[in-house]
Amino acid sequence: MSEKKIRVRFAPSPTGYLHIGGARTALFNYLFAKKYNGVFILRIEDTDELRSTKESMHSIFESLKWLGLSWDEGAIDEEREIGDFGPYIQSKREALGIYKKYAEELLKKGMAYYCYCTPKELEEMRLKAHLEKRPPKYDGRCRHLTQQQIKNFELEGRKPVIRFKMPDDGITSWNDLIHGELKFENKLLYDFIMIKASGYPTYNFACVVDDHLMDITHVIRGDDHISNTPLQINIYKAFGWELPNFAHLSMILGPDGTRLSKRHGATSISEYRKLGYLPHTMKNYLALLGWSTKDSQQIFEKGELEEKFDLEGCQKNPAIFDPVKLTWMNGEYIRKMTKDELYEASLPFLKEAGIDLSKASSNVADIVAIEQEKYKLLSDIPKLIDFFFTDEITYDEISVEKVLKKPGVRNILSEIKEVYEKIEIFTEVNIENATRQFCKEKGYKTSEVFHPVRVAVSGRSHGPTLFKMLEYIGKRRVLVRLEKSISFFLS
RNA sequence: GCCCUCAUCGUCUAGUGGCCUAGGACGCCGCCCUUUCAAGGCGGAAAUCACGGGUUCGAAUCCCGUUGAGGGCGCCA
Repeated sequence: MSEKKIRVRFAPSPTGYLHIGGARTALFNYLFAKKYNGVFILRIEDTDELRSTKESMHSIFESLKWLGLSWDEGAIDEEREIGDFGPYIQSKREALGIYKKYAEELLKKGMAYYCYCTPKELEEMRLKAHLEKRPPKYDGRCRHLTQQQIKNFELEGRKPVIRFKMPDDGITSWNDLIHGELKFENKLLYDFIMIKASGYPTYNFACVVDDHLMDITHVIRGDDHISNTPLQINIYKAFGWELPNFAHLSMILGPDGTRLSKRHGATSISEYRKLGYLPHTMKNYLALLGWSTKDSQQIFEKGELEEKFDLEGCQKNPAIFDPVKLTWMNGEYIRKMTKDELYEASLPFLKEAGIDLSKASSNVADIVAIEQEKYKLLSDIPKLIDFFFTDEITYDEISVEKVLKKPGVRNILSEIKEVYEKIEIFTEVNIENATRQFCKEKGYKTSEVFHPVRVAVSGRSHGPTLFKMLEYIGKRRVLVRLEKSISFFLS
């Protein structure tokens, strides 16, 4: 027997950048599609005429691409799309009259009606309900307007909205793939607006029409949509359409347990990119927010999430976003990179930091790789290797005080400088042999020599493995820096 | 206010009636390695399984209540 092809969608509204929460929703949809060989669709829900922007739409495309969440169907820019169920941008669908057509069908069936209430009236209604401690729901006063009343409203120039006639009793329930059986009493639901006065559809209506028309089999979204679901289900029922499966993902909260927002720091994917996180880190970390394998696996190789993801491993309770663990994970993935990958990834960050690569004392990829195990963020790279790219290094004051200004150091540096001058081929091995030989002959402890050399040559007391560092800095610069330390700090 | 959801170390989580004196990961602490800093290895502290009642020979696991947290109640999505 042929199983129905799984089709899922990520449906962001282009009113801002792609956020952590949105990216997580997109990721779970993507992984679910990959796991079951389904189709991942990107639909743009720009029915908010005031807040939707082209820029937001583009930044969402960009962030999704950066994360590697490629979609099989949907808009790829404002003009072009892929897939047979388009258009995939709701404003374009609206222009085609799709939503109006379906709204009219419900109107004809008597399951929807025109409402002439003004925003002011509605506000008063809510206020009154609040005072009387009732749920603030629309009272249905336009359900049974007479022809005369309608005529009068029209004469006044009022623009109507179309409301859905919600059943007054009964129960709406569904078997949520994450939460299990969920039910709502219909009498608590309300006659929500399907078509606004502007003619644009509202989210709850457009979403259902499109999910149906696009043959969506699984609606995977944040659990802030749980209370929208019974509203939407009643639309499906009114049309006699088959229900998709629903899966409501838990929310992601900030470190203080409240909804993730700007005050918690970076919230958009593009910011994390700029901070120096790897796309794979974001994928892996976000996957672990509300999902896990039976053995609580932490690190996933490329392609492994697509293989192991399952809705069954999804958590019902909200998860707190932990930047510390994210950063740890990024370090893990930076360490796994090949030298070439790391070099490629470092370029934009070196440029951003104003590093002049033409002044490199050795091969740039080698220099970048020398501190590979230390980077947690790509933006750490320039900070740790900048002294390979300049003739004028800056000296860390504390290191100068504690290491260089110790008695005897001047002598040691002068002597080691002579040793280094004599090394013909300035390589790690030769430098190390010569330095150790020197320590032995002069009776110095290795640390008495190694530390001052490090500070004299790099300007600080922490850094890469010493002899390789000297090789990469190069004989000329090493000698110059030793001389400078001797004459400047120790005179 | 009304409706809905959720509840295991500080955090992410494993756990679906006996294997739990509750496992893994981040973070934290200590030791080892070591020219520094990291990385790595080893070890440790850290959860009366929110609380209170049941059911059961037996409950983190099932039921009820309480509390707390989160979400929703827009001509926003």
